[in-house]
Amino acid sequence: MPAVNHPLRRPELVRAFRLGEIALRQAMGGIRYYGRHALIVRPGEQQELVFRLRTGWVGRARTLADGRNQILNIAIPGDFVGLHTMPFDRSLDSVACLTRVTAMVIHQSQLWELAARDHNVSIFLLVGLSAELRRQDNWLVGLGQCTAEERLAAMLLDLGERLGGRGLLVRGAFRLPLTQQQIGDYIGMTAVHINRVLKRLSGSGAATMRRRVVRLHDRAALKHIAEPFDDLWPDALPPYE
Amino acid sequence: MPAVNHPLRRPELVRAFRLGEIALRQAMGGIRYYGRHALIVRPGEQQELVFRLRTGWVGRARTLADGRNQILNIAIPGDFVGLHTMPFDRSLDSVACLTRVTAMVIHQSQLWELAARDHNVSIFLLVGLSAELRRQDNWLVGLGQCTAEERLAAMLLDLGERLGGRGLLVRGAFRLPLTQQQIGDYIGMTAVHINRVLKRLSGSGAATMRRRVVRLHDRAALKHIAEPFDDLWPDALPPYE
DNA sequence: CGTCGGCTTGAGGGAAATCAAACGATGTGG
DNA sequence: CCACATCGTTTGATTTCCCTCAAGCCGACG
Repeated sequence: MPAVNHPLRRPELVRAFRLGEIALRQAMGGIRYYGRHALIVRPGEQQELVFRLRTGWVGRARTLADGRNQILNIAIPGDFVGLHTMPFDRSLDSVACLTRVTAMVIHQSQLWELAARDHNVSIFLLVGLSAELRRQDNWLVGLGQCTAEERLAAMLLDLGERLGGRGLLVRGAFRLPLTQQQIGDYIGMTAVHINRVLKRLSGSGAATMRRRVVRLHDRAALKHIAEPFDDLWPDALPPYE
Repeated sequence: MPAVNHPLRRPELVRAFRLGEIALRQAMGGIRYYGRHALIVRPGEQQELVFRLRTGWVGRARTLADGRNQILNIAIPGDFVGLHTMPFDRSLDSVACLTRVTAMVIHQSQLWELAARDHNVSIFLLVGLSAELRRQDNWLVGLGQCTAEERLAAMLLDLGERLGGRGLLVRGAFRLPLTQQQIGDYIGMTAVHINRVLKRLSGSGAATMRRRVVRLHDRAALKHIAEPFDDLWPDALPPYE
């Protein structure tokens, strides 16, 4: 159903994107299973596979020589992992499983061939990369300009939206498989400070997180905190299925 | 000449990338001229054109409702502008000229058609988007983890490298058409603090900036400051011509 | 020559980091 | 099943980096 306010530009583009997704899905033969904390891409190494998550979460990160760590992306079921590394000789990122994971995989070489044969797949890849770029730009705004509260609220909202779009929210709640340290690595602050901000958020009744379970009690309040940063997200990805 | 340590994965990919670049260059018919401060893309509007800069610099930015501003990208001659917006209905970014600009342009619809006809062009776009994503990831690490000095040093080095690669460095010096306020908007700090850090950098003899002219006196020192952040950049873009 | 935008410099304050310690949960081996 | 070790969370005290506010300065330009 070609939605009225679809974020994609033209109807034929929407169509090609969908067809490309289907073709790609059919080409992704293998399923792989990984344990929690499994490292599925090592920095500096060649990356042969492109993944699409069926269940479980993974994080993509960079670690600096002195130990500082920045999580660049959190992928949830439905997301692709590794598209942007395809053209390059080796990955700069590390990718680790945050939970047990099952993923469809395809070899990069196969994916290139498929894209050469089927232009819809190329379009799918172009759209996917553009959307990911837009997401990263959004986070750049957050890290560059926003306060701790704004960033945390925006992160919770963003995850809520994405999970909701895939039917993975249970009455505004979801399991967030990240330590507070990792949340800090994602939004650029200390674990200690994450903890304090989290407490402020729950104090105001906007959202709580206990035992790794996030509850979005008052999304309007969260949006108000994350404002005006929050306008940026709505488009994000076009629906995947 | 397929370099030994080319950042691109396979020789045939390098070849397709180059052919795609040539095809695209030939298809970019029109030249446009813009004055300093001209706004060539307005946020929220449809963006019909994709640009490739011949001379001059442009900045891509997001402005929040309360006035905070984040510059997401600084494009120099040779760079493309607007690729990542192609699939979407409208742009979230604003794009403004930092100097007088001359740019080759192509309509997005034409570019889509070209990519459909010539798979090398698709590859060129895929590689370009992937490289840009990698750059944004690098900046995310900087904004999330690095100190003011590290970020500023990294920015100067990055610009130096990119300009050098295009023959736009004059003995380690270049004109940087940004106010200190804008530098701050780019690397996420106040103009006042930019000024102080700049002074520290020139005090240590690493680099100076006077009257908008940046001189990279001691790149080793800059690299040392920007370390280990700085390892991330070398790949960046494959050479454009 | 005066005005204006941008740069420079100082003083003070605030957000988040750091350091440190206690507490709680989860899991393991005896 | 308890004892203990480990990892993560929570809380407090202190420090630091960077922001804010404010004023003076300098160069560009009308």
